Amino acid sequence: MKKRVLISDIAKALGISVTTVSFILNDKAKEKRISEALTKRVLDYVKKVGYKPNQLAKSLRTGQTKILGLLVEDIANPFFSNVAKHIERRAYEAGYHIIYCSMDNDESKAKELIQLFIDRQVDGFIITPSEGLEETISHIKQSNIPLVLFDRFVPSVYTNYVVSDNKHGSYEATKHLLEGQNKRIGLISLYSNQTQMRDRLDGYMEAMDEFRMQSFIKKLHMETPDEEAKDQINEFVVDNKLDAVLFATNYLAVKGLKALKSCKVALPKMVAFDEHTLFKLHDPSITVVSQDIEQLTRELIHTLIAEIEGKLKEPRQLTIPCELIIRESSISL
Amino acid sequence: MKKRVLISDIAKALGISVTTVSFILNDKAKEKRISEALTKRVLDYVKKVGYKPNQLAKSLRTGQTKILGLLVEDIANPFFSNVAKHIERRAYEAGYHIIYCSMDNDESKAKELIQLFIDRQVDGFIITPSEGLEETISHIKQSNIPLVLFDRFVPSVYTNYVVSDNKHGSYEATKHLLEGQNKRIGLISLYSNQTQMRDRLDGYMEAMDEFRMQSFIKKLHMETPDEEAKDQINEFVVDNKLDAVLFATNYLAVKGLKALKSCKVALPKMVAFDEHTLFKLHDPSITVVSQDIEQLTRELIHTLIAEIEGKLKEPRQLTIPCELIIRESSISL
DNA sequence: TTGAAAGCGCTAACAC
DNA sequence: GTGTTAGCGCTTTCAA
Repeated sequence: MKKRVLISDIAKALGISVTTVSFILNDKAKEKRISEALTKRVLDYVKKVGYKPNQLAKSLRTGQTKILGLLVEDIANPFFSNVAKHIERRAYEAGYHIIYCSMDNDESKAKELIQLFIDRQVDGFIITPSEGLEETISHIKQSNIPLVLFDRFVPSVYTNYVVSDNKHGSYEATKHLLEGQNKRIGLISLYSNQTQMRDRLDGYMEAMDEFRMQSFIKKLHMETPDEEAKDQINEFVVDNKLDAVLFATNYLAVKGLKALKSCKVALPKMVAFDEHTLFKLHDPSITVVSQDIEQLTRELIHTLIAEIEGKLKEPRQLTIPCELIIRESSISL
Repeated sequence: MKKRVLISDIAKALGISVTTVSFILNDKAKEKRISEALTKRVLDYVKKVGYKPNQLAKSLRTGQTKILGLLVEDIANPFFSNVAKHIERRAYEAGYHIIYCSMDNDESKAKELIQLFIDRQVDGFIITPSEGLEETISHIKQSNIPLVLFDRFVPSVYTNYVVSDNKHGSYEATKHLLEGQNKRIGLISLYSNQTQMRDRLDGYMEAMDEFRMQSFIKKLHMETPDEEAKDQINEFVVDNKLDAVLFATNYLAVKGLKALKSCKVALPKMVAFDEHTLFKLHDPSITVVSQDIEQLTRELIHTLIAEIEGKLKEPRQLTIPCELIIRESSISL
């Protein structure tokens, strides 16, 4: 294991001072009017010996870690793991690294994790705020740590966020079902005050009201065991004689499919929120309201980096359109 | 934003030296025979003011970052995102954080990433080595950076790894198909020298040989566009009049399903490697060789931390059994 | 038992 | 243009 070469080794070898080397390495050569020749000599030597600055020392000195903290609800959910993948790539392109974790809807774990990330001096946070995190988010905001909320936001905290236009997506999906001559359309959602859930409910309601149809809403608890959720879903669909169902999340739709298959009724028409590998392949393939992950993550990273670089005067609050992807599950054959 | 309190602030406030505070904070109180009373006084004060040591300074001094680098093939693959979730939780429990990225089968990206992580002084690596990474892995090993390979290993480098018993899993799956009276059983795999792929091939062969059956093997390129892969799979299955197919990965099976559905032949019997949300729900549900993610990740983190703490004399090379989960796709109705 | 002080490797204010 | 040097906040050796 060869010894790490230090900036002082370079200075010594080239008979110049560390400052000069440091300036050159940090692209301050012309600003400090260091000669082209010397600059080149240093750069060449650096490349030759393969010098890499010690990031820790650099961070300690500058206060910048070039690390971003990503906290998602559940990294194993295909929506979030896809998002994570895009975020990681974009962050990497901008010279940042991602340290992540799943909060698993555990409020105290989430708080602890955020504190841990603050202690690690991440340069910024990307968070899908789960219930009960208002204060913590507010605390980050007050600490002036750059922050972008994602997928949902916290109305009480005026900060950056990038979310999908859930309400309109939900409205379109519901309208699509209504226009397919379905009368009895149910919504299966969660007991949750999160903005994305509320917006999806609003969109559904708006469409139902517009068509003067009675709404049927079933909410489940996040923690409901699968078996029980199954029974509740079946009961909801069968007892209300629903023609169609809108699922507020991809995993609710997955649960719904499992449930409805187990009882031998005909599958109602259905639409799910968020893509899932399953949906394209399922028979019938499942119509979805798809979030634009490319655009969401692009704006997300862009906003966060702008904030880190102090280029943001005001919080940036973006709402990205969703796309309704019509497949077999929502149309009459 | 209140100013961070430093260790020196504590020392000053309590009228003692930084050394003493540091010793107490690092659980060296009794070792250094510091009085209980003082210890308590310091700890209480620390809690009161909410002091958190600066991890950067600590890391710079000790050389330990408490950060682990996780490099997986593709974080968006449900197998890997599941693994990532478990790893993150276990690392967190052991006081470590995870910095991750997807290598996306891009050799140069992978190399760069590994170098970047080394520069960041991660305490250890967890890597699913993709093709062409032998030297880089060997370089990590030679640099004495703790390392555990995962999912597959690099035969030329004698280092820790935790993998599934792919060969036996594949053997069992094939045998299961053979015992179901299928004669013409094909394997769909990848052009790849990775150990897990080789082992899956070996297991298939062994079973086929044992039953004196002719083997049918189709390999695809990772980069083959979906449309083309589809055609190739259909052709392979139809032309060879296969009764059954073993897919060497979950995403190959997903491609296979898409392909076979598009042409109107009856679905052959099938088994896939690795779980996928899709498989349980698909009609027919898909039989899989499932890797034991709980155990794999437990051993993984355990091994890595043992190595970091210098408790490992010899590389630990573990092979964890797979489980064949029989569903509808492989049995006659 | 406790304290003083040397550094970990780097940046940048200040001096020349 | 380039060099000297004081820290960033912490751990740990050595001395008392």
